[in-house]
Amino acid sequence: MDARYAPKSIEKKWQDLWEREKLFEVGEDLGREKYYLLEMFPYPSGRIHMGHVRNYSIGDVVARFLMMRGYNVLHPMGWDAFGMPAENAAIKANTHPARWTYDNIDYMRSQLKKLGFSYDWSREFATCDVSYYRWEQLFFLKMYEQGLAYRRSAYVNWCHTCHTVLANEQVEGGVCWRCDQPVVQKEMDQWFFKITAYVEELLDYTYKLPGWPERVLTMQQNWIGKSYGSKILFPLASGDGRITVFTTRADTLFGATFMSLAPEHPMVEKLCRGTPQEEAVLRFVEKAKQAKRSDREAELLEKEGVFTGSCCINPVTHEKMPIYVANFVLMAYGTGAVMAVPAHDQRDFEFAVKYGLPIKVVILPEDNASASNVEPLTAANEEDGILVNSSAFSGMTSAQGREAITAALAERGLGEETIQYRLRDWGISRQRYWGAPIPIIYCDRCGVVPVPAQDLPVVLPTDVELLPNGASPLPFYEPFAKTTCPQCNGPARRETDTMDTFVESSWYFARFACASSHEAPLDRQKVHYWLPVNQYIGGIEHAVLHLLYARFFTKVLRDMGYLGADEPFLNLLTQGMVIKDGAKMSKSKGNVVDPDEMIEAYGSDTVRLFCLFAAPPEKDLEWSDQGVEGASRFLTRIWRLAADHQEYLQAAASYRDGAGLSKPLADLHRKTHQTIKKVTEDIGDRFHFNTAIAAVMELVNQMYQVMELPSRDGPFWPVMKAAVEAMILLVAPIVPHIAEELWQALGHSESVVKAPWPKWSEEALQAEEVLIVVQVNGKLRSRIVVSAEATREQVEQAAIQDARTQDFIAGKPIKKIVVVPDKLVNIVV
RNA sequence: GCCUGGGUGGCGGAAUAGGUAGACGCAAGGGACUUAAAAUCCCUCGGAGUUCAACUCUGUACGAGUUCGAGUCUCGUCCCAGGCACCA
Repeated sequence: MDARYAPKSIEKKWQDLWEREKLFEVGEDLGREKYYLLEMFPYPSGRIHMGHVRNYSIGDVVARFLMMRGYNVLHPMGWDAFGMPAENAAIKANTHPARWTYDNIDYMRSQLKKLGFSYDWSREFATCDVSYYRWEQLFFLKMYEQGLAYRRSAYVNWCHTCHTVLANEQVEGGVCWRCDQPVVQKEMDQWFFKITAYVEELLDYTYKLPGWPERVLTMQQNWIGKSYGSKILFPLASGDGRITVFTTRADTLFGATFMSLAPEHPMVEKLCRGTPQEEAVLRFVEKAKQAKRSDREAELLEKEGVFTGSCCINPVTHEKMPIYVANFVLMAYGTGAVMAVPAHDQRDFEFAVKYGLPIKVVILPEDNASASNVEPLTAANEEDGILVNSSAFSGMTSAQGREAITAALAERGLGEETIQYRLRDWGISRQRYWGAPIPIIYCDRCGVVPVPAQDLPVVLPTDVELLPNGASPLPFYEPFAKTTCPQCNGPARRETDTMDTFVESSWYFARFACASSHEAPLDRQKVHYWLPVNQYIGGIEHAVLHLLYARFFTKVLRDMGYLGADEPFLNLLTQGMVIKDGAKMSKSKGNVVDPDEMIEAYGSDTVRLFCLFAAPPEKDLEWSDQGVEGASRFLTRIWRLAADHQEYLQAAASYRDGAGLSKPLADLHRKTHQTIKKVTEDIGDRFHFNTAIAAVMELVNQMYQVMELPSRDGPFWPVMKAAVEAMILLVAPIVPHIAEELWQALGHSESVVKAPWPKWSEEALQAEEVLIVVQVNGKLRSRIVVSAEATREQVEQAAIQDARTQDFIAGKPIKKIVVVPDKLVNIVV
């Protein structure tokens, strides 16, 4: 064994051995408890970055720890390989997205292997593999059959100059990323997944996922945005028709003095037609559509509107309410129409003041409900209170009023209680090339025709040429777009949109359980064995979209009979970012630390160790070159402990029993067992790898102390060997390469991966004497050492009689003594 | 505005069920070894006072409270980060 720690050679050696022996390839084993550990798979952008290294290092510790504890651990890895960066890069580098993607995958796979992660590489796949997305197309067809996939028109970002649709990421500050020209909203037919069909279950389970961080669940709850309210119908003042609104404040209905519609509201055109307002309204609507394109600025926009020329009737006051089009009303929420109650809604208030509309107070604060306040209002009162000016409902509380008014409307067929969600259906159409084709055919005679399942897959053609403006070449590529109708055999065209890449990441975890299944998307038995994922680890940035879509897909696949789990991920760990100099690493800031360079300089074990030691996983990790030096130093210390004394350690038998040791050796023996307990609990129960590492550092420091003893006779080497072995096993999940090498150096022939996790003995934890802290009136005054067997009375007496304690209690009557066993005595005088 | 987190030395962080605040590491200072350097090892390291030392006071954003005892629990205030946000 080399006297010096040389990571480069040993890391390669063990990585090769793990691969050769297939140590991490697993199958279903009913005799052992399964554990499915998953880290969010990467987008193959070109190179692994430090965020990946941290994410996967955390996962690897957990995986290896559980393997040593005897679990059957599934720990797979793959590639989230469709997506726009491939198209952009391909245009720039004059290559093909497929080429670019698969080249990146090859390089990044080699990087992951160099880091020594314990993946079952036999299950690897990329989502751009036909053998993966073909099944996704099958899911789409089944969802289409069940009405869970449907088509409707929706707005997309459109660049007139480039004549193409733009993704949100391609719109920067309202202009096109290529030509800097303004982007407009254009209505196009799009495919949607009906996630709203599962909204209640998705919401319910956010209260039944104890293994998820509270804040992620809260974010999902906010995103779903359930609110209770009423649907109220307002008949038009002239002619037939009515306007439906959603409101949470039916109690303020008597104060509704006008109506606001979203510019896109379908009734706008009809309401203004033939009125003197027509031209003004159409101009306003056009302007609002333009303004919509940069959502950010919409917030700063002043509230504006225009009278449509028509009125509706307040169903309780029977007064006329002018109908306005207003720029702040969203078509996407509720019904796109809002009953305006200026006295009790700040936005309506501002609007009413601006356009001189009546403001009618119908709610008074509960504490001075009698004082009929007639001073002019300066702002809306949005609080609940007591109803006034509301005929029979006056005097009710807001809560009573909401219920009573809605009930009264319901009797007349003009209202009902209802629930509104913020969550909308998931638009999955992407007018992009590098994605999974949507398996639909459009026939002039038969209309929308799904591709028959036996005709799948619809293969994304790879012999296309990309267009310089970034638009998808598929609509222009006749061999793909031109086809025949499966129903009438007449000429037809394929859907040329592809699916959102979030679709691929919504079910990849299930495919990992049976990656080699070629007959069906999912092998029921295998999926049943492995799912749900026991522990999922990834960045907080996916708190809502990816995790919500994956939850939705799991429920859909469950209802189709493909899997049995209600939820995909039992436990979720969201790790923090890796930052440098206080900012997220980025090329533009020039603070990027390249994993390759770090591995080259220090070895993978050091990089892994630093990532785990510098911060607990959920916090941001500040990169520190000096910290990396420190991690490297610690590994050198570990190495020397074994290398400098290899012969003696090999020859010795590990110390097991507990008696007859000198104090320093007894202390080391106890420390060894304390460390085993601490590390086991820190890794297994808490994922606090930083404190686990700190505990091993303490053990190592103490071993160095013991090495200084004048005599190494008797049980010295056995006790030392037990400590060294424990040390190696405890760090094995964290720094596996050095652990393997040292384990072998001590004479073990099998991989440390197969060594059982060390156990501590309760007996060995017991000290003969314990240190007790003595407080007087809650202040620390002294420390005493007592026998571990001392009774409560003996400890109290020892504390009272202690000379330093006496300085503080002498001559004063003792009122009370609090004793915390093995820890502390507090004397109250 | 609403909803989450969070505020502890020069820095990263520890204190798991209310019981010694600052484990472990980094940086810094001092020393040993060396012809010298690197590496390694040892010592000091929240602040103030006093001092040969021992010791005392003080200290976990701020202010109250509960308790024998509060970084930890309660209430209020301030600040920071993240999410949502014209959501009717």
